Amino acid sequence: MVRKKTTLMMLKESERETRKKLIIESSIFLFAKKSFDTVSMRDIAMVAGISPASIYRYFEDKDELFVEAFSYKAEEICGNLEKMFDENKNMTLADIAVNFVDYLFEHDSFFQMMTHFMTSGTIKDISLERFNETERYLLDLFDKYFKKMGVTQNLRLLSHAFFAALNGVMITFSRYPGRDKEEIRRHINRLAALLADVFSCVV
Amino acid sequence: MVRKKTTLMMLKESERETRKKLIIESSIFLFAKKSFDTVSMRDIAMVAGISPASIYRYFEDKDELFVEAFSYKAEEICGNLEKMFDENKNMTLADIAVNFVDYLFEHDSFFQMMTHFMTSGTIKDISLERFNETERYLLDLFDKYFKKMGVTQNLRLLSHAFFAALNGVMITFSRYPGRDKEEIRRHINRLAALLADVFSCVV
DNA sequence: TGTACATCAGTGAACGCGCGTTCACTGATGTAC
DNA sequence: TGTACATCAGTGAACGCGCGTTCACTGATGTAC
Repeated sequence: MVRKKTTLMMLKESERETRKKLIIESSIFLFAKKSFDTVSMRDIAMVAGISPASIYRYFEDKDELFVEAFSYKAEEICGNLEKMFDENKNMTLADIAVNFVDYLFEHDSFFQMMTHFMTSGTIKDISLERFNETERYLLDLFDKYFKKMGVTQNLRLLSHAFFAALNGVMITFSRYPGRDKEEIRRHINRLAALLADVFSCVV
Repeated sequence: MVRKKTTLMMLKESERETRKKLIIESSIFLFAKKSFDTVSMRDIAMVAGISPASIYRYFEDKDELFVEAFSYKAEEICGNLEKMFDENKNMTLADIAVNFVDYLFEHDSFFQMMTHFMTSGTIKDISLERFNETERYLLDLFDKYFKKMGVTQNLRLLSHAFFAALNGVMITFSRYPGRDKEEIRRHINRLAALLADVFSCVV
């Protein structure tokens, strides 16, 4: 009896999780193309195929949904990046850089959401803390690489600079008008490789 | 007679220009702190001390006002940067980098507006063209410097990378939470200097 | 097994608001004779 | 110089809309006896 009850409850719980994921994934789909302010709850509901009111059964408000969506995507992205870096033990810095920007370029929802955190100026401190966790995670990845290369001085500062530089390439050129996607990808990759070359001088 | 008429017309014209500047400067004041979507025409009117309807005597719509405001600020910023670079003939790359980010940091309306162009995704092509002009102008400044330093290969690519890297530093760290303005400035300057050091290797 | 009641996810419709923008008007200034 | 008319910058109030969010309800499912 108790067993059955638990099973049912677990079923319900997993159904609930599935619905929640559906909403999150719908919002990520939209946040990839448009900014936080230009994506509406009605848009998200429509993509998810539910009513706007339903979203509020799962999330407090739009802000919370955004943060949850970011965290969800961040976990996936960070995990994959770490795996990518770990699996190829003898990657050059250029490999790292190009893989990093290329992966972000391909999964542009994550990057778009990240820039919202960095530029909005109207985000609650608690949400920013969640974002910073992710940022620190990515910086740690770079730290790990530079350490392996024997860097001892200014390790974190170097990671900051490298991370920021790659971000800058993404932001400055990933929406360059009048070029098609493949041209942009090539340009971004070339710039990432160049940055890595330049950084290799001091490593 | 004709002379007097012309004078009066010129007076009127200059009054009109003054009002227009007032509106532009009010909008710049607001766009410095908040994003395009979160600044309203009523906000701008209030700062300018006029009625919202008046803005439409000077600008077609909010988009046009934004582009005009950006161009206005861009002219000032670019002019000053060029002068700064030209007046100090023997600046190191680190001087250039630090002055660049520090100046942008101090005039953050320009940078905030620039990132809107780079990240929004909902801007008309004609407006983007205006923005690109400014971007090219800044890239030309870096080109000039690298050329002077004897770079011949991949000149434009190097400028792209350097410009993007400095942008990245600004975007990634200029709104870092929990640090005061001076701490942020110091961090940004240090990163800019580090990037310059790194780039100096290949120059 | 059948019946009466409880729960709760889902939702259509509405609320209240602030937005970009327009309209119809005012009143100061300029022009003509 | 005085008067009648034209111009036009400026604006308060309104329009229509879409937003985030809430409410009151439905109807499917679970529970108790």
